[in-house]
Amino acid sequence: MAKAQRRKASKKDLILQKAAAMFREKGFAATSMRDLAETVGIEAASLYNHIRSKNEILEAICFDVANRFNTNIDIIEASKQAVIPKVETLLRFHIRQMVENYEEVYVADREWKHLEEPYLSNFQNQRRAYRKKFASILEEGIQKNEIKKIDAPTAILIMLHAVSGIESWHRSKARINERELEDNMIMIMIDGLRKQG
Amino acid sequence: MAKAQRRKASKKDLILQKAAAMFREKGFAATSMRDLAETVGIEAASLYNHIRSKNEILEAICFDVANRFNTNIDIIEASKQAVIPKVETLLRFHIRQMVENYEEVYVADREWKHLEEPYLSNFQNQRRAYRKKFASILEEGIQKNEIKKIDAPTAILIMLHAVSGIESWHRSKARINERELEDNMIMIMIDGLRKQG
DNA sequence: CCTACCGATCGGTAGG
DNA sequence: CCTACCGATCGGTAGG
Repeated sequence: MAKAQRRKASKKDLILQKAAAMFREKGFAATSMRDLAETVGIEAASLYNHIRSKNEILEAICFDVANRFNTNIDIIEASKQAVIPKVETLLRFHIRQMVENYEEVYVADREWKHLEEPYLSNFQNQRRAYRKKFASILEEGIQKNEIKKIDAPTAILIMLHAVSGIESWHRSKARINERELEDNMIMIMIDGLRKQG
Repeated sequence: MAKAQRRKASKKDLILQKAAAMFREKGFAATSMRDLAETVGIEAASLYNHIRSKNEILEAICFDVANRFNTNIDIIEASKQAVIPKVETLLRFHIRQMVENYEEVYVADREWKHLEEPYLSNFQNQRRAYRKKFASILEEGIQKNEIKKIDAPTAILIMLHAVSGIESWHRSKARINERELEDNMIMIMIDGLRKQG
């Protein structure tokens, strides 16, 4: 619609964006290339001038999200904060990604199992590595007595999945504002970790 | 294999059980009736002597799970416990269902969007009603000063999704035992709610 | 419970 | 970017 497309990637970006919305709503397997084409406003065959296959779309979404989270945790890991602020920063990043980038993040979280090899293994490895980094932050906090004695993998499981529950907030009618949501979540989860509450 | 089938429902039960396992692993849409038939050990056409359609299988799974949770929350609501023990009982029920009844509960939680009307609306209404009951327990706790001032729907969103994260525990290699998992989760989540931690 | 089969739809390609 | 089309696979039925 604008006078000029900033880069020639623009139509492909539109396809990826619409695909993320549809994969989120119906699931990857239940979304057909004809559905997607109609949403984009072209014929199904024309999609293949911009993407190579249905699976390539999923790959683009999943690895784009993974890269963003990986970059972020590396920055936080390297920072000189105490453990609780580190965890808080990490959680706020997760919450904001889920709020602002809802469709993509949700798809990467729930639909990655439809990736094909070698992408599937690659993605799973990145996930595992991410959780390990997160766990080692928590374990540092436990050692330093900043965090109560809990099983770190269990705490991570709770926190990561709790955040992904923002999908229900997104679809809720009478929802509180974003800042309130974030602060409530942080308060509940951080107090669940802290040593003397 | 046993000398007698206790009831004639037995083969249908096998189909439902195998279907739950496959829907969990691959998703509803990506599981074909031929895949399912092979797992059960019969031809695809023979499935239809026991079930009416693919969607009927999903309905059976989803509403079976919903009924169990609804029955439980009604019992807890009617009990005379204080709020924190009520919430703890509720959470322990969720955790145990997720541990012991993994496949079915997971499918009801993640694949219900593939239900068809009128089952889809029915299921969504039951979900909403369940969350409302849970929220009113929390709100009672906030009023009585047993629980800190938080947004109840947000707290519920956190807790319900945290529990559903037990899927990763299930698939984990080096996993802690069930009792430890349950106690860790309860400790983190209940302390996140409690007034002075 | 099986063989044989239906119409519909799928992801994707040829060729322009 | 479209028309025309491919082979494969889908959920499900007929008939025994």
